[in-house]
Amino acid sequence: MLTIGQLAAYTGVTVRAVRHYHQRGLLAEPTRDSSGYRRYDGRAAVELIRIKTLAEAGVPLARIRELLDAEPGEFGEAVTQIDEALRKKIRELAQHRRKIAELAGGERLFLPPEIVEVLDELRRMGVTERTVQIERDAWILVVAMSPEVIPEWVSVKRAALDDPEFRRIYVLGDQALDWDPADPRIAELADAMAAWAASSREDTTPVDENSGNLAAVALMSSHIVGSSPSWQRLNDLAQKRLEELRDSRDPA
Amino acid sequence: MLTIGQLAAYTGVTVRAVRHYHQRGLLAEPTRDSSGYRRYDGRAAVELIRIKTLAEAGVPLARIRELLDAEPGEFGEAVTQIDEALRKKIRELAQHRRKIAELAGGERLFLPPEIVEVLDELRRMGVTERTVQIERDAWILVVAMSPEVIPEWVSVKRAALDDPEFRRIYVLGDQALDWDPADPRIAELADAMAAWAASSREDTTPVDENSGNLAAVALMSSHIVGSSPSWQRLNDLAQKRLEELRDSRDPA
DNA sequence: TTGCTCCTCACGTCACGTGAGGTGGC
DNA sequence: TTGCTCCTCACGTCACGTGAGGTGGC
Repeated sequence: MLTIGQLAAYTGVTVRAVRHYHQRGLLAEPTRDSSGYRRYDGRAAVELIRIKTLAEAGVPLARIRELLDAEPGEFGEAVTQIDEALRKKIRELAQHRRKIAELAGGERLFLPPEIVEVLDELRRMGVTERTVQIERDAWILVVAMSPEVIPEWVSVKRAALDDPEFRRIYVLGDQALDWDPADPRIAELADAMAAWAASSREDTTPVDENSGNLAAVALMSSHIVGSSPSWQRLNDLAQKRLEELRDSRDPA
Repeated sequence: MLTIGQLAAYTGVTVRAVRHYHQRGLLAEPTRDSSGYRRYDGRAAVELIRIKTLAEAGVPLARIRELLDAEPGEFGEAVTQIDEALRKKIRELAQHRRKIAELAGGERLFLPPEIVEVLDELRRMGVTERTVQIERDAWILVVAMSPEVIPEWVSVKRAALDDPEFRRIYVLGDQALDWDPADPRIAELADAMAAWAASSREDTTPVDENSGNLAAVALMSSHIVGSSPSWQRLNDLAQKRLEELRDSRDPA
């Protein structure tokens, strides 16, 4: 007859696990010898390996007892389910392998592909990584808060990126991160931004159709503006200039 | 800015998990708004997805912080390790699938293949499943207690199974399970067993070379003998008869 | 006699889950 | 005002791991 240690070694589980299975009522307590030691026979080993096989496959201990006591038909059904769960787990792990591999690299992990493409386009324009990341973080906020506006926002952004003047302004804006807030080029750039905004107003859909949009617009711009003092100044000046342009066009 | 619920929804983790990561120092606590609510920016979302990706890959939370703070080289090395661990896990799960599939069926799960073959040979001889299982459980005890004797025992068993007389005796022994302990055929069978044992003694290696063996022999026979009253009687008679045979051959 | 195995509590671990009791935003 | 979200404790869960303190077998 086997001691608990021999049983554990044979079946490849720990002694503690065997005791645990006794406690949970999974494995019947065997008879004791004169010293109070548990003594096991071959049938206990067979049963324990069954328990181990199911437990390792991820079956909760609470379900294993009923499974082992089930009819062959019911048992076979359960085995099919367990196998399906294992296959699912394997697929998930394969997926995790892919995601881990992407960890070092890009934002495919964080954003929908159409936005990733917009960011890649910015990189092709020569925009520095710091600005791309500010833009990326802004998109993350918008996707998280108002995912429904994404298709429209992306198409507006794409249209803008088709305009050479917008591209020129964007690249300059990127470089402005290094400028002193008092740099005269900032005022110049602000004028160009305001002019572009005023002209493009006509042929792009207004984005402030609902309050969700408004909040998202406010959020995104505050995020971007908050990234640097020179951008803050740039925004203030452009805003002022845009109002002047409006007033001159539509006098109250 | 995102609330904890929006952040959780965006990254696909639970709100509780986000708080847990704060507690563990994995994710920096963000600023609070006027109501004491946590408010997150895009960078927090990026960081949380990194944490989630590593955590789902099985990296202990205690290691994730140091990993994310590590140099690119060190990080890449760790990623390689994690990927290897994931591949190992996948292999294990595939192995579990195979074992689960065998659960309903045979003893390949419980015994080394050479013993499985011996059991299959018994079945081909027409031995009933109840006896095969008694034999199987006996082998399990021996493998668990004295794995070193297995090669020799298997070869002795195989040699015996090559002898038609042994096969005849074994099949009768199987049928004896149904006999009354007083059945006259039991004495007859016991004589045949003793005769076979006496004759085979000469050309098979003695199995009692050491105490480990002796214990295993005692164990195996007591297990088998204890399986039924008719076998008990069979064994008693055969033992007595064997002694008589010995005494008549080697008189003291 | 020493070292190894066995015994029974019983607390610890890991990554959160789940109320408990209370407050803020729409 | 109601329902949903947020807040902080703090205990619960799952499958054991890990001593703590003691005894039996070789």
